[in-house]
Amino acid sequence: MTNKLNLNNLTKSEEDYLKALFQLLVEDNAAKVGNNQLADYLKVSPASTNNMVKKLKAKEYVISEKYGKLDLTEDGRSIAVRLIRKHRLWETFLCNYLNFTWDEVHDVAEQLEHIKSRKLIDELDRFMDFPKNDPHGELIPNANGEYAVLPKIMLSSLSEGDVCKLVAVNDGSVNFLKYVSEIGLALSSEIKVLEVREFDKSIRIEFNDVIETVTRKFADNVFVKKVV
Amino acid sequence: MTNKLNLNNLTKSEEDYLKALFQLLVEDNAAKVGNNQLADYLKVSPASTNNMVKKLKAKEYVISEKYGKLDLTEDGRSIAVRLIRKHRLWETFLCNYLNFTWDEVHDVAEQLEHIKSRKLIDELDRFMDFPKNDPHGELIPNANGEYAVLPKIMLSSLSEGDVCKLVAVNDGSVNFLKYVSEIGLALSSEIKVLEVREFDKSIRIEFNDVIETVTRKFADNVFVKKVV
DNA sequence: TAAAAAAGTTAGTTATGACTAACAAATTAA
DNA sequence: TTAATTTGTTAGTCATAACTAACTTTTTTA
Repeated sequence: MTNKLNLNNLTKSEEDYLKALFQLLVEDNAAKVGNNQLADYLKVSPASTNNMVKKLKAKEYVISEKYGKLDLTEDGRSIAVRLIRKHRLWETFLCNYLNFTWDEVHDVAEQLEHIKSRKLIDELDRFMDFPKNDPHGELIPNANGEYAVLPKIMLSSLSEGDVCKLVAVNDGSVNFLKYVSEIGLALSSEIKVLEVREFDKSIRIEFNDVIETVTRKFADNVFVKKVV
Repeated sequence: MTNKLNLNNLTKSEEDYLKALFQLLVEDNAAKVGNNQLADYLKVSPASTNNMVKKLKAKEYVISEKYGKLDLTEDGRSIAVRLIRKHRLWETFLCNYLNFTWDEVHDVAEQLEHIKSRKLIDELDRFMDFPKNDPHGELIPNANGEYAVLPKIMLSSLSEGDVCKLVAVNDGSVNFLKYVSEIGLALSSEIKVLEVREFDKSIRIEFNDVIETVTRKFADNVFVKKVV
C-alpha cells in the first residue's frame, strides 16, 4: 500500500466513482464492469464516466484497456472500502442514536461518507462499541480496511417450505425500505416460504405470525440466510 | 422569511462566503466590511470575492452598492446563523463524545457544517440535550435561528487588580488553543490580573494557583467576563 | 488639492466535472 | 458474414470557482 492513500486528496466525485465501481465489482459480483454500466449506476453520461476513468487510471486507482472492462487497483479498492466503512458507520449512528429510520439514513450518509478525518470515523466506531452490521444488515469493514461480504441469498431464490432468516435488505430504494418496515419485517425475522406462484413469481410468506404475499421484485431485494 | 431558505440549494463556497461575512459583521462587530477585507478573511483573491458577491447579490443574500460596503439580507443572515449553529454543535459533539481536543475540532467541523439535513442537526442537538455553549465557550444558536453574541471582553483590556472569568477563546489558531490548554486554562477559570507591563503590554496573571506571564497577542484571544 | 495608496472592478485564464453530438469499435443477430 | 445494435471514445460546450493582470474609483496623506 503506498502512502498516497494517506494523503487521500481525492474529490467527492472521484470517491463516488471508486465506490460505485467497487460495488459493481464486489457487491453485485459482476463478472465484468464496463464504462456504460458504471455510467448507468451513477446516473451520469458515458462521456463523463470515460473522462473520470481516464483520470483515475492516471492516478493508479483504476485499471482498464481501451474498449476493455474496468477494474480497481489495490489502492482503489482500499479507498472504496474506507468509504463503505464510513457510510455504514454513519448509517448506524443515525439509526441508533439520532432517531433516523431505515429509509432516511441513506442520503445523509452519502454526504457524511465524504468527510475527511481518520480520527472522526475511528472514534465514532469506538463510541458505538465497534458495531458489526449497519441498520440494513450489511457488514461494516473494520479500521484496517478488512472487508467481508455478507453471505446472503435472495428471498426470491427459495422454494416452498424453505425457512430463512432476514440478514439484509437492499438500501437502494426509499419506497422499498418503507414497505419492508410497514409490513413488520425486521433484521433477524424468521421467514417461511408458504407458496411460490408460477404465474407471476409472487411469494406467500409467513413471519411473526403474519402472512403476506410479496412480489418477485420485492423478494429480489430481501436477502436471507437459509435455516431449513 | 421566504421559502427560498428551505430549499437552501447553496454551494459549499456560497455558504462559506455568507458565514464569513456574518462573522465579520456581527462577531467582530465591524462598522463596515469591504470586498478586500472579506477576501483576506477567506484567504482568496479580491477578484474571487467580487465575483461571488455579485452572485450572492443576485440571489438576494447580500446587499451592496458598487464600490460600497457589504451587508447581509435577512435571508443571508439566517443561512449564516444556521451554519454557525451546525459548526458549534458538531464541535461540541466531537469534544464531548469523540475524544477530540479543542484544537482538533475546527477543521472537521468546517466540513461537517456543510452537511445538508435539518433532521440531522436537530437530532444531534437533542442527543446532546441542547447544549448552550460550544467547547470554546461560544453560544450555540437554537433551532429557530436565534443568535446571541456572548458578552465578552478581551483579557488584554483589563487593568491590574481586575478579576475575571474565562468565558471563551478565539478558535482561529490551533497553536493558540494548544497553548491555552497546556498552561492549564479552561472555560470558567478565574483569572486575576497581577501586572500589566507598559513596555511590551505583556500581562502577569494568576489562575488555579498558577502564575503566568502572557503576551498581548495571547491576551487578545482570550475572552473574559469581569468579576471584580 | 494633487499625488500616492488602498480598495474595488473587469477581463481573461485555468481546473473540475458535468453535458451533447458525432464517431469508432465490439458484440449480437439475421 | 454482413448488418444492426450496443458499447466505448473523442471533441467541443457549459457552469462553478479559483487565479493574475490591468484598470478604475475612492480614500488618505503630504
